[in-house]
Amino acid sequence: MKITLKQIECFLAVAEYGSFSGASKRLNTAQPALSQAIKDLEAELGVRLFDRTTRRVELTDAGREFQQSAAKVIEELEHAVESVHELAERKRGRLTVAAPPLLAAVVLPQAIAEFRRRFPGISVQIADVGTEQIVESVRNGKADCGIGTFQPSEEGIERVALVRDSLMLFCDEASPLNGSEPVCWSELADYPLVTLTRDSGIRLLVEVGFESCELPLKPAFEVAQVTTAIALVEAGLGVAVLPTYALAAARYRKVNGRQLVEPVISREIVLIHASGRSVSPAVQAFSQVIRRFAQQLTPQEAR
Amino acid sequence: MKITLKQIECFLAVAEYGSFSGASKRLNTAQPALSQAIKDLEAELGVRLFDRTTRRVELTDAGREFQQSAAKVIEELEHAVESVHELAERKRGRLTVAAPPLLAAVVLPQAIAEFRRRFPGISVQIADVGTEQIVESVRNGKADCGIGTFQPSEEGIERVALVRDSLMLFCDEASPLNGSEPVCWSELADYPLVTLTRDSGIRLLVEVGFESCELPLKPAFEVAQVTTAIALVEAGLGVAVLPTYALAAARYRKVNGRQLVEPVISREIVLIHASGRSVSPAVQAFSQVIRRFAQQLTPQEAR
DNA sequence: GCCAACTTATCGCGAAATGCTATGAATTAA
DNA sequence: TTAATTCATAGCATTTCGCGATAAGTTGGC
Repeated sequence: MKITLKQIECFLAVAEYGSFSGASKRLNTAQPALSQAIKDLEAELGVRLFDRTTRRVELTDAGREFQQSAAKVIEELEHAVESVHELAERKRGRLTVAAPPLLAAVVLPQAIAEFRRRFPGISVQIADVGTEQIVESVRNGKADCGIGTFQPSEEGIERVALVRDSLMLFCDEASPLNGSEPVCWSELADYPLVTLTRDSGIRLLVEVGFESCELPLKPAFEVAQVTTAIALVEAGLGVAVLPTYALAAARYRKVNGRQLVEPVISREIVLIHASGRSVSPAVQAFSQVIRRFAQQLTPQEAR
Repeated sequence: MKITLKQIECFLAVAEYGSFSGASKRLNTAQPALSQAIKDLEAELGVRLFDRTTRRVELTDAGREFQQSAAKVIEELEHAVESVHELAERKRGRLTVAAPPLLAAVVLPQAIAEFRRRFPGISVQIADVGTEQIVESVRNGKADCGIGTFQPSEEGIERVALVRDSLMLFCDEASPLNGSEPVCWSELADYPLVTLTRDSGIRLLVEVGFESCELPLKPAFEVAQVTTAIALVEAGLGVAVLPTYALAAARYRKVNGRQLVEPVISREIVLIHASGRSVSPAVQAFSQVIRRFAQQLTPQEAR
């Protein structure tokens, strides 16, 4: 036989109450069950825990000692359960979000702020890494989830659509392209182009756009960071095709965004998480918050 | 439903082993039982503890956290059980023995020494108090047991006979009573008598002895402590009637003990413990040791 | 790309335990 | 002495538990 928690709880109740029948009422159980439980527990421990006549019940020395330890054990167990419950109820937790630098800079901060308002106990960490590393981080568990644009074919990765984002033209205020009308891809032929380096997903889409107009893509500048590209555009060194949400990074800078059509090229920004792993309560909550937030953020510019 | 220790043990085994089927072998249980236990535990906690495919089992964040606490809880419980086992096996414990000063001085030290040799883990405390307080101490639990001579009629007190002890005459070496033959009570008439005060049980027996010879009891000195009485005898101020075991206190002093007959007055030295209370393992052990020790100590002089 | 092997989940059944009611035994208080 | 209270025991119905069999799903090899 083996000790059970129920036995220990019965023991503590009897010890505290000083009576079997009294404790049985409190435990909502019949008194014989208590007698049995204590008997079994004593047999297991090899010591008598109570001195009991039909009239008085009091702890033996061994019982007193066991009461101390048992109470501590029960309390700790309850604390452990409570802790896990807190995780489940999102009162507490940890969340690591992997995102490319631009998203990490212009979308995440506000989304996280909203998230922390709703779940103050969950601490959020950002891993601002390259797109390739995002998938890898999520796969190996370094990040709980990631946002960005990814191939749909990734293995072991679950996708949750957040928002569609169209490519947009960014030009300086003095540029002839700056106006109120949408710009066509074909109009870009005569302007020096600032692009991202070839490992960027955006670069690929830009290439698609140029191909659709049968224009050759001859970048004047190739940079890794979107913010760098915007700075170059601001300096009048060229125009850039960037995601709509780069607008947020261009705010307060002398750069304007123009709709870019024929074709409209859009890509889906998704939240990813490992499909094998269970979706932690924190990730579930974050997924909802960022989806609502992303849709509020960009609908008028993105569509 | 409620969490059980079995569930926790199953959880820890699976967590450590990283596999249900592997853990099931180690726990000597079938794999479906494990699946069920973990499922129930997860339902109770409201969180998934493992990410499991049919091929891999690994802890979730919540699972990792719960593993920490659960392991600590189990370890502490096992420690508590172990502690109580030690009490039961007399590897550890506490024992308070109440005894009148003389017994505490001349019998207990050696008995306790022997006891501690056999049960090194049990700490022994002596409460050297008056005879009246001994019964009271045992009754209210301040002492686990007591030794001495007590009325058989004491309520709520269990008696275990240790040894019979006869009254003995103590005289200085120059006394005419000093010789090799037993002394009769009637011979005491002509000598100044050192007695204990009236609250002593020995004093009562001395009175009985004098009455049996129809001699008047006219103490020359009345003292509370046996050792004081022996000192007075040694100084040649009188003779004293004391228990045989007072011989041990008279060793190395110029006082001799003589058998005292017509009548031989003996009294039973008993060990007492509270009858309501359970006899703790330590008291059981001590009872045996002191009984054997007492019988070895005094048979030739006492009988 | 399909098959074989391995692992976990589910199902059904039999055995064990659990807990309750009724009853007994013992002690206290009136 | 009796009545009342309290813990222990017995018998019984119910629930739970754990096992075997089987299903479902994933991985790795061919």
